[in-house]
Amino acid sequence: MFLQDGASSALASVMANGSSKPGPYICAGCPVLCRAVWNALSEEQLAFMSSGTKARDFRRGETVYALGDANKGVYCISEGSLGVRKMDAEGNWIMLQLAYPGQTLGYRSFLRSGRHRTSAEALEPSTVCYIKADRVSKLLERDPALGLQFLQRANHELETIQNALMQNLALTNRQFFVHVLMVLLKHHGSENADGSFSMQLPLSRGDLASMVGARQETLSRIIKRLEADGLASFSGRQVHIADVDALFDEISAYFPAL
Amino acid sequence: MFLQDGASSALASVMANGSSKPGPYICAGCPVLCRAVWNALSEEQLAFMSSGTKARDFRRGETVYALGDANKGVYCISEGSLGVRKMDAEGNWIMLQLAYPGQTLGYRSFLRSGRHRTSAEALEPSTVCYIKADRVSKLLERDPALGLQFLQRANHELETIQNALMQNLALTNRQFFVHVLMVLLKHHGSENADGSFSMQLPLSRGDLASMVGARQETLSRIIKRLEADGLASFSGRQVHIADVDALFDEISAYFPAL
DNA sequence: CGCCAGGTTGATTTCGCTCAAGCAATGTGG
DNA sequence: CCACATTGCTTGAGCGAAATCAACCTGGCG
Repeated sequence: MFLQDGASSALASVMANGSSKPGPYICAGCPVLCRAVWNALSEEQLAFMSSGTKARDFRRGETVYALGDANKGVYCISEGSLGVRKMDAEGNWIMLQLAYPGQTLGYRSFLRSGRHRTSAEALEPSTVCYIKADRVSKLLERDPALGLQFLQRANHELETIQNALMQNLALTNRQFFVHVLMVLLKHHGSENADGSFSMQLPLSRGDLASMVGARQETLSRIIKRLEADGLASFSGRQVHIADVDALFDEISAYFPAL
Repeated sequence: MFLQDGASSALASVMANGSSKPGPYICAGCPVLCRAVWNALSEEQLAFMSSGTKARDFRRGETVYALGDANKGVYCISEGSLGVRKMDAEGNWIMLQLAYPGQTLGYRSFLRSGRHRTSAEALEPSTVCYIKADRVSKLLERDPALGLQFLQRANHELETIQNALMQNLALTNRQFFVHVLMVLLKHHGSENADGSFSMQLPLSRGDLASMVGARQETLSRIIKRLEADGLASFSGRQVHIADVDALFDEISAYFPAL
């Protein structure tokens, strides 16, 4: 699986989420624009884009786009979080990627002008803007800067994935799962008064297992061992981590700096 | 490891290499241009590019660029083949990618305007053109089409890697190695009169092992078992494959169509 | 001749998968 | 309200693939 974040540091990078209420923005004035690939656009370009864009709310578990659908545009996340899945050779659904506000999804099949090879669904109540393909095409044709932005974004993903692949070869499932936990903590966790962290997992055990590239049973055992080692406690989807640093020590050798 | 080719079919895709003698081309008139990302450029643009481009021959094993070097341009392969390596967390060199004429390397660190995070070396006597960064920058700024080409190329690599990652989870080392063999056969192998194939491996056992994501000992055992099963015979770097289809059967379930 | 890099082989252990079975929470229909 | 599935997760036993550690070839080379 591919986490968009680099390696997560222990405490430093684990920040409580800001609580930003969304307005009825479309592109121009969108509060997540600064984080998005579109922030190179001019006012006019944004206006042009807005005219082909619709925002929509999704309930938890609802599908944003499905494998096999023809691509007719790209999706920019405004609020919430999405999970991107792919089907493997045996027909299992693999959770590939988690996506957060500011990220644009579906541009891969857009570039290929083909069908979606992944599915995306809301992990929590989310707002997603849908930008029609013809707008994106025109913008890309006219503005080299936007293409460069996309290019750099794709490039970044490429490196992320390449790292993920190399780590997959080197890390044990347990280490990989700890990494996944750290990244989830960054987005979905909150710090308690005593310095410990709590989190409501946005994913089922099965999905977590698929992210680690392990079977559900194996993940269950990994969780049991983590609890036995006093590193975390799990109760359903509720996680409590007393000492984030201790957990991070498990993988610090592989994520030195960040 | 990431093979740029899709899954290799058995006989169909295994073609003898044409024996093209290279002239003193620079960009305009370059015989591999059609395969390269640059083929969208106009005559003038090519001329502009040529003026900042130098071709250079490399001996086998010679380094084209090294990890940690500052990026000052990109490399377009004219003849031969390169291997791209990366260092993993333990300091081992992992062979990540094989590159062939028409491919452009080093554009990742170019886009990031940073240092190379990989090294590239010639696997055989090779000719590589070096295109200065300022030329590429100017071309990208002026021509959205070139950016799109790069984008599509990056996109393709992204999907290749993502597939490789997913396969890595599902395939055994043996199956993965068979896949590597098929791809190598496509570029470095030749068909004999009796329909069997021969190939001189461009890589050491250690490099092959790292491509599969296995230890050298494991690869050695895999090779022994392939020989015991009558699927291939290895003698040093010389490989003989009597029945390519039989070998392909090992992995056909995972590479159905192509 | 000794040395060394590249490669092979053997013994042992670890890890994670498969195949079951079991369990708790949640529906669902009568 | 009960009998019965269904879903999500956990636990156990056995097994196979590959890692690890270690010894040992083998050909080239000073």
